Amino acid sequence: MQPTSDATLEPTQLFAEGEQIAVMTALPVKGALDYLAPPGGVSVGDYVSVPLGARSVIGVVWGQGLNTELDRDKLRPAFNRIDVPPMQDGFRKFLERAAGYTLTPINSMLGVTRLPEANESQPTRRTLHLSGTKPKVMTADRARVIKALEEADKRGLAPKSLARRANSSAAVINGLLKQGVLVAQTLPSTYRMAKLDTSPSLDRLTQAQRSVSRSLLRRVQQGTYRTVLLQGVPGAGKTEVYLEAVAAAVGAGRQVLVLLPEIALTTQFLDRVSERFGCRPLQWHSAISKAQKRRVWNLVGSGRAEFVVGARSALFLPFTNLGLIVVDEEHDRSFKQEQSVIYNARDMSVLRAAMSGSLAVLCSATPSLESWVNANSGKYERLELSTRYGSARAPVIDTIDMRSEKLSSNRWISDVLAGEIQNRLELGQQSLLFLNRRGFAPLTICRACGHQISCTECDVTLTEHRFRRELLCHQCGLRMNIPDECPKCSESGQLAQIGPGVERLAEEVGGLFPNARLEVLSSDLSGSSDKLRAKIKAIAAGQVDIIIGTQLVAKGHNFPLLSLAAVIDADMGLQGADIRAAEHCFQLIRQVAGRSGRLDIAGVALLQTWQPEHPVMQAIVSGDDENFWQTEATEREIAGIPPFGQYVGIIVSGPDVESVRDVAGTLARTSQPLEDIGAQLFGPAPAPIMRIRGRVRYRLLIKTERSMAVQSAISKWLGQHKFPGKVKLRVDVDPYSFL
DNA sequence: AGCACGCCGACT
DNA sequence: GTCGGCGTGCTC
Repeated sequence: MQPTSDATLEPTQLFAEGEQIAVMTALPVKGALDYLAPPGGVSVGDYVSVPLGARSVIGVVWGQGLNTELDRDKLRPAFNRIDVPPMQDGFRKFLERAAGYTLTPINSMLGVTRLPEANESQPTRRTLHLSGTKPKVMTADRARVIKALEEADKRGLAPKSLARRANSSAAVINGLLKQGVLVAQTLPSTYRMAKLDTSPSLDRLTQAQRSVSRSLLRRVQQGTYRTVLLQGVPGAGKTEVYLEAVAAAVGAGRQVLVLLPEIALTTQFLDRVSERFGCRPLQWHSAISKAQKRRVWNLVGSGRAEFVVGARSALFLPFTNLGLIVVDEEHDRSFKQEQSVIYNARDMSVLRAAMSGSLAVLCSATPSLESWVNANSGKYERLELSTRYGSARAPVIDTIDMRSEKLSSNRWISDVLAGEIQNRLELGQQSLLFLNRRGFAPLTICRACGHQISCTECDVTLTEHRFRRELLCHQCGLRMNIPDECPKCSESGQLAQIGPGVERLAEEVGGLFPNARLEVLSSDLSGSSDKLRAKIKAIAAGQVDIIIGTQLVAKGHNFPLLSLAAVIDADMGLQGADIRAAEHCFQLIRQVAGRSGRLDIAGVALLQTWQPEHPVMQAIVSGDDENFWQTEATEREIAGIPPFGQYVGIIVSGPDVESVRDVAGTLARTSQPLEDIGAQLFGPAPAPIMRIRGRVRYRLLIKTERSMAVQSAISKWLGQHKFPGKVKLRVDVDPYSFL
């Protein structure tokens, strides 16, 4: 394999003490600030601590200091270099490209990478050794400590493990240290990384898996950039296939990153990795500790980490020799970061792979239309895995026409579905009911005055969460106790809950099947991820009969006893102005349906719908997925919308309508730079949810052809104005949410 | 982001 | 007459 890597061949630029350097910080200060190189000198990419006003902040040496307008005597010297692996050239360029594409200031982009702490240095480990001198007074405790050290090898023992082995205490050990019987040694800690077993194990795979795996291995061995769409029906064993590619890349000395939606980072997945490699990979996600983060970051940056599994932010780890990036469940919308810095981890993975000469593998049973189109046009290579694993068969998918079910109000489970659940109960099999709505009821209304209980900070109604005994705002998290009387007209006993959530569904199921064992899986009530993992484990072990869940259950958990997957409100995703509504609905339902029938049990998926003739429902039932994507692609192409055209959303927000409308209006009136590149500007219009967290929002939408000219035109456009500080502007390149 | 500077209301 | 509200601006 060619040693193509992020490391560049150009010599690293070294700056001697006192030379002018540009330092990039993660502060919202425009661009880099100039400093004088600290004692000892620094190189481009070094992390440094620098003075800023009265504070000290961390930054990265970005290059030579070029600011000539500044008086040289105003330059302050950087404090010191931080003893961590420096940022590689290729990584710095990737951040710049990512910032350029997403129209994010480079400072904010740098903030997405984890910056080291000011006092950070290579982690050390303190060990205790025998000095040879004997204690003045020998006690039983002291003898045990000495004996334990004599039995230990010459690397000594950490104070804690010495105390444990000698069945003694820190007091005894400290006493011996003070007397000079023991001596302490501090060395850089050597983290013993578990050795991955990367020997090929294609014989564990089925015929179909093996053939796809071989194609993937060839791509890995080429060691150059390429993007592959690995598409396969649910249950076809995509994971096993790409894990072989992981083994090959690691075996060839390259680093590997597997990105998963946060919620899919379960024990189940990690166990599968351990099973293949003999040990767990390094992990990176929001829940790991600060110490773990520091360790993983250092291992990645020093090139020692071979295989990292992480959520989307792992893409911004400082890999030095990346060879393979896998984006599993690539269609998953959680790869699109919407808070603070807006980026799509799937797209940025492809960019990073391209810039580091890596293979990018996008995996899904239901790819995003973007990836499907790219695979069709030949921009990506498509590898298909169409056979289900072992004896598993594809589920039979059917609709239940709710128009003929004539359900009484406050009932959501049709008789047909109830009958199917009953059958499963008798057979000792599991049923899954999917409803993409958290809580008990999304709306509480007063029957006396018609008042709808809404959030005070957002333009949405509050959702009742009965388990938690409160009303919750799903936009801002505002909570209030469930009132007895109407907050407006004070009439009591007149508040009615409208519409179902998973909790309400659980209530109905409990009434229908009082002896069944129920479990509700929902991101909010599961609370801690440990609790969620335990629940998933219990389900997999067959300790649950009926599973009721939100989106969370659509993710690739393996429930061997599950033979019925039902979508309670299949039409729910279809309304709304979202251009991806049909695609999203299709993916979600297809994923849910794929949960059922994994082992020898034939799976059934039922969709409760009010419009069984809808093309999306028809496509899902027919099983002709290609036809669905083709139709959807054609429609989008005709409309000139993504992925054929490009959208950029502009969200103007502020505390009052006047200033927001004013700014939005000014922008619309000065759109010449956009017209110059033939882009269309729509709006401004109040956002569908006009107020969130007390801020009024207006939206503008740019529609254009795909080209890099868009970004520079937008910069030019927005750069024309200086807006009042209280009004904020967010630019969302390739938006997914239009709320 | 912090922190200082700076210009208009309710208090010792 | 001051203390302090947070709007605006700067940090190499």
